[in-house]
Amino acid sequence: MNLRQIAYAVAVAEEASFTRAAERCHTVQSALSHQIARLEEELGAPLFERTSRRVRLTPAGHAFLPAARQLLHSEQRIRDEVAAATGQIRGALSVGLISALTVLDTVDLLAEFHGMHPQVDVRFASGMSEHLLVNVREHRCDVAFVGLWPGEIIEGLNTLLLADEALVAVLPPGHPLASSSEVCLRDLAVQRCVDYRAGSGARRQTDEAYAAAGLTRHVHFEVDHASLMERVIRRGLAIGMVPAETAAGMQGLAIVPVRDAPRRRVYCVWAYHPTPAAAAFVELVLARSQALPQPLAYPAMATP
Amino acid sequence: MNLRQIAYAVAVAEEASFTRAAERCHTVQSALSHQIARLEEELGAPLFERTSRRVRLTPAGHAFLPAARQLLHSEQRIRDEVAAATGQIRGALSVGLISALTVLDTVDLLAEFHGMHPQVDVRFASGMSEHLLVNVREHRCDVAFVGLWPGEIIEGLNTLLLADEALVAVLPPGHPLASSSEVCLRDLAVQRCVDYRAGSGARRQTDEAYAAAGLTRHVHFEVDHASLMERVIRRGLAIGMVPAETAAGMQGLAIVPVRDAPRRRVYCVWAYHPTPAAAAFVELVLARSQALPQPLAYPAMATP
DNA sequence: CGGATCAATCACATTTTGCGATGCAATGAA
DNA sequence: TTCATTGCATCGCAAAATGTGATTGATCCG
Repeated sequence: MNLRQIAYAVAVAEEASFTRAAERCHTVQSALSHQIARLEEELGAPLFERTSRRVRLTPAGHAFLPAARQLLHSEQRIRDEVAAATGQIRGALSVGLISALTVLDTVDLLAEFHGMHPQVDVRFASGMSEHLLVNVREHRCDVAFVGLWPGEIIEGLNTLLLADEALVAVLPPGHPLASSSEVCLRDLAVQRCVDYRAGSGARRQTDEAYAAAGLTRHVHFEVDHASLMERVIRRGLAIGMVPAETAAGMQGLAIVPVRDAPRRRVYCVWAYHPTPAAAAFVELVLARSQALPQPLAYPAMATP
Repeated sequence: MNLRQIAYAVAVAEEASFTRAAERCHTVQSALSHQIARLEEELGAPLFERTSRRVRLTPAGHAFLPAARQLLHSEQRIRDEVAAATGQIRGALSVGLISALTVLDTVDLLAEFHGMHPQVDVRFASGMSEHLLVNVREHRCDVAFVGLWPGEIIEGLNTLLLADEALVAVLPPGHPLASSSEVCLRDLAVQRCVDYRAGSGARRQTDEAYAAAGLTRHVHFEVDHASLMERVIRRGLAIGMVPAETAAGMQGLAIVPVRDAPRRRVYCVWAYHPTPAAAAFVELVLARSQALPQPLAYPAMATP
C-alpha cells in the first residue's frame, strides 16, 4: 500500500474514469492503472468494476473509500500540524453558522482571521444547530456557532458561551402594543408571530419559554434569517422577538422589553483536538468576545 | 511523504532509537535514517533531536506524532474494511467495561465472538462510566458497557439499553431487616452501607435515588466490583443494593425488595462509524440481549 | 585514553514508478 | 455488419526511489 495508490484510487472513484483520474493526478493513465492493479492485488479484492465505458465501485471499493479519504486527510493533517509547529498556520477551516446569528459578525471575524493567517482556506456552511453539531462531531466542520435552548447539554465538544441575552419584542410602528413600556409573553402569544424555522435552536428557545409560561402561540411566518424577520415585521405582517442588541440595529421599528422574556444563548463549539487552523480561529473568537461566565458542565444536575 | 516514512518515524519516536526502530521495521539503520531525513526535508522541519546517545522529539515531532498515528490507523482500517467487504472480519476490538457489570457475562460473549471471528484481537479496558464514554468518543475504545443515572443523555454515540432493573437490598443473614417482606430507602439510609466508588455511574444512580427521596446516607465501604460488595455484606460489615438478577446469585444472604428502589440502567455504547469488528460485536450483543424498549432521544424534554 | 555505541554518509544493487506505444474489448453511428 | 471511437490493460524501457553493507565521525563511559 502506498499514499499515491490511495490518492489514485480515490481520484478514480470520484472521477469514475481512469483517464480523467490520471489527468487530475498529473500522471498518465497507464501508470495509474498499474498502481490501482497493485493496490487491488495487495488488498485481495478488486475495488472497481470495469465495465467498458464505465467504472463503478465494487462493494469492496465502497468499503475502501471512507477509510481512504480519512487517510488522505491524515496526510494533510500531518503537513498542517508540522507547519503549525514552526509558526505557519495553514490548511482548511470549515465554519458552521446558524442563520439567526447576530451577536457577532462572523464575516468581520473571518476577515481579521484571514489577515492573520492568509494561507488558511475558509469554507462556510450554514444550517440548523442540531445539524451543525452533528457536523462538528463527525469532523465535517471544525467550528460552529449554534443556538441552544436552556438546559441542553453539549457533550463531547468544547463550548464557549458567546451570548446570553434577553429577547425584546419588535413591533411594526403602528401596532397597538408599540407604545407600551413593557409587555409579557401572554400579550404576545395572541399576536400574529414571526419566528425562526421549527427545529432551529433559536425557535426552540422561544417555544420553550412560551411552554414554560403555560401559553400556546401560533407562528404564522417562519424565516431562516434575522433580516427576513425584520422585513416581515416592517411590512406589518407579524411581531417578533430578537436579542436586544440585534433590535438596536432595526431602525424605525418599535422595540419593547418583555417582562418574562426568553433568553437567547449562542455558543461557539468545536471538537476536541482541533486542527491548527481551527485552534487559531477559536483563539481569535475567544479574544474578540467578552468572556461570559460559562454554564456548569451539567446544568440539569445543578437545578434538580 | 510515504506510508513507510511515517511508519519509520513513529517507530523511531516510540523506540527513541534509529537502530532499534530499524530492527522493528525489518530494515537496516541506514535505510531508515535516510527515509527519516527525506521526510524531514519534505516537511521542512526536523522531527527528531539527535543528541548523541539519545533521540528526542522536537516540537515539530510532537505535533507530527498524533496525526501520523492516525494515518497508520487509517491504513489498517482500509485493510480491515476491504477484508470485511469480502466477509473476513478482522482487526482489533477494544471493549470497555464497568466493574459493576452483572447483567451479561462479557467474557462468555467475547468467547462466542472469538469463535465466530478468530482473527479479531480483543482488548479489555475497565474503568468508570464517564471515563469509558470519553474513550469511546475519542476512539480509544470501540464499544463500552456503562451505567448511567436516570435522565442522562448520551449524545453523539450509539446506545443500546441492556438492562433497566430495580435494585433489591442485600443484607447479612442475622440483620434486623433481613426478615422484612419489604423495606424502603428511609430504612436503608440509617444503615451502614456498601456501594460502588464515588464517581461511578452505578453509585450515582443510587445517590440520585436517595437525594430524590430527600435522604442523606453515608457510604462506609466503597468497592469497585460486585463480588467485593458481596463479601463485605457476607461479613456483616454493611448492607448493599444490587439488581435483582445479580442478587439471585448470592447464596445465603437475605434479599429484600425495596419499595422506592432506584433502577440500575446499563447501556452498551459505541461510536458512529464502528470498525467492522466493532460492528460485528455490537450485532452479537444485540442478538444476545433481549431488546428492551429504548428511551427517547431527549428524555429531559419528555418530562418538562 | 580507548573501546563501545549510534546516527550519518557513501557506493552500489534492487525495486518501484512513470512514460509512451500498443492491444483489446465494447459502444454507437453509418 | 462495419468502422471509428472510447477507455482500460499490457509491455518495454528509462528514471527515481529504496535497500544493503561498509565506513566515518561524534559522543559517552570506564
